[in-house]
Amino acid sequence: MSENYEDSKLYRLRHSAAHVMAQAVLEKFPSGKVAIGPPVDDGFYYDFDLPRPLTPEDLEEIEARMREIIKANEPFIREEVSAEEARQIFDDQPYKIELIEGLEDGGIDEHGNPVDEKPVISIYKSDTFVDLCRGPHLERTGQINPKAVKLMNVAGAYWRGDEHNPMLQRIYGTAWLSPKELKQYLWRLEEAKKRDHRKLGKALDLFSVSDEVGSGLVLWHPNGAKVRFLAERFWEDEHLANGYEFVYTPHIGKADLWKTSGHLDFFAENMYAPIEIENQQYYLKPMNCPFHIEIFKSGIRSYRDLPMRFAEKGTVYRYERSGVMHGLLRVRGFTQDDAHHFCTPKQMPEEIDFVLSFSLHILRSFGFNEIKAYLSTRPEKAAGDPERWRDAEAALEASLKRAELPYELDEGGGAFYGPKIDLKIQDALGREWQLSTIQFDFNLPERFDFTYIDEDGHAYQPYMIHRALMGSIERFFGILIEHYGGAFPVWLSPVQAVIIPIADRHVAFAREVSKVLKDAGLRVSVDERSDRMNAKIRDAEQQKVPYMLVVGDREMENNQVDIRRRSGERLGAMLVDDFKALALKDVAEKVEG
RNA sequence: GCCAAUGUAGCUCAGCGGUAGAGCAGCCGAUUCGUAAUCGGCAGGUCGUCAGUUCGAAUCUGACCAUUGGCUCCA
Repeated sequence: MSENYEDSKLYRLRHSAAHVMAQAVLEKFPSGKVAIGPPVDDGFYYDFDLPRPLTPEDLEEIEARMREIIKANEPFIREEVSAEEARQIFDDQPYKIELIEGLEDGGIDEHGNPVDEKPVISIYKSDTFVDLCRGPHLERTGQINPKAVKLMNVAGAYWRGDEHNPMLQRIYGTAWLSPKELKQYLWRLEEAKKRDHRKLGKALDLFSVSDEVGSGLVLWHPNGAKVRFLAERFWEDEHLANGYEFVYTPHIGKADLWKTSGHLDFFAENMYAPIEIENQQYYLKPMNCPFHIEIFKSGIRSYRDLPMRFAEKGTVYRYERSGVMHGLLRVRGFTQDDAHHFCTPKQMPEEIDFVLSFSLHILRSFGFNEIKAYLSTRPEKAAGDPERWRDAEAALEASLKRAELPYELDEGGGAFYGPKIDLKIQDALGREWQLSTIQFDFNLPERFDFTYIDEDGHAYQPYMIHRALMGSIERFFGILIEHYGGAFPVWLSPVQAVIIPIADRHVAFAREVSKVLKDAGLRVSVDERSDRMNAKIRDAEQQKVPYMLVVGDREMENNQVDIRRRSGERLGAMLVDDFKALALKDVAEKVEG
């Protein structure tokens, strides 16, 4: 998204297309009420309150009518009106009246947020449609290319985005300068579907979610579990090499624990109902922090012990509303690669530096190089002393600067217990996903009242940092699948090479090759089926196996394998030992492709 | 949770009032082949679940469950 999207012709075009659509809808439903209809990233939408639900056939009709309106080449005419005049123009449009009142009351925009400048009320007329609108628009409907507009789908949307308000029908459309760009956009959507982790999860037999088990509860199949195992092993090695200590904690804890932590006050609606036994209530854990704190509290801690870094791949359960689950990216049971750092105030800047650069190192190791950072600061309602907030925010910001990481400020976007840095990554199609989070916590040290003994012999409260790098391993895996389109780098591939004997007489040799490679620690299999070589290649390609090793008479004679990459590239015949060296190098260097 | 759509064999889908079909995958057999699908045969389904309407329901109705696209929420 370019920064001046709002000044672009594309923006005006989409905004204008939204008006044309609204006109077509109102012609079809004269009693319909209109809400708002702005341009969005790849198109536009308009929200309506209509007498009945829209059908796909309605959309076709509306789209056809839009083309007629475009061909009529009606001008868009802007007028400025007083609030009183506006009220008269829109007297049968309650949502517009509400908007007018917002403008009149000293500036509230269409989303209900206050705006600074004194608003001018403007309307735009085009043909039979009049809309309360700040613009801007094209000069005429004819400037929209009728072949570059398409209505995409209908969705429910609450008026002003508030679930207490009535639900409207939102029609999403897309519009481009040329039919070619529309075609490209639709092609991009098709490509995105091919990379969808849910589709690839099935095709590559990576994971599933079973109705019998429950919604949002992931089953990792052998192939997916292999990738996870390899990712976790790397994660473990890196943590051990970087001053972390591993801990393990249970899945449930007593109600009092969650009362102390504040979860029952602030997080209860995301928690599963308690399990009662021997008159005690136990809750399934939605987070790991209280357990790690109890470990910290289990002994007297000296400043000499700090910083302490407790890490755990902790499986947590959170109740998510039924409509929000999404493949691996939003689930009810997931494993966080969690850690809690305890340090002195003096150590804090260095600790932040460390955890930020460690996060980046981990993400980059998985091929994520386009990383976007967000710094979220103190919200209105916040626990802890404002001075400590300022320190912590400054430390986070300084760290981002030292890491030379571009970041955006999310003013007031911190958690109630502390400011944070979130790292988001883009997949190949430009969608942004949050993985890592580095959060300060001023709340739990107070609530659990834990301390360390400083040089002067007195007890002080340590600073506490929560962090998750992959975030949730489920989500991380989902994004990893989409990032690579299922073609994992060699070091992560469940099967790294398939050996393809051309005829049965080559099977024995194929097995020998397999043994040599397996002994070297490579994951290989032999396709011994009596199918033709071409069929075996096709299957291996579809399973996105990095290397296909064809063995026939020639190879058998020379102790070679003929190598084909999943990209289709042919490397030709190579000694078995040379291939072994090549593959091991790929693994060691985490080569992609 | 809300709005809408969808749910038929392992997968992708057709059938839409007269008791279930294809391709791929699977199994069996034949084939032994040089860089993206060899041929033939066999087997496979309480048509999401539970009610209801009907002489008769995969097909119509309702409730529930799940999925998809949004909204809200979360991060």
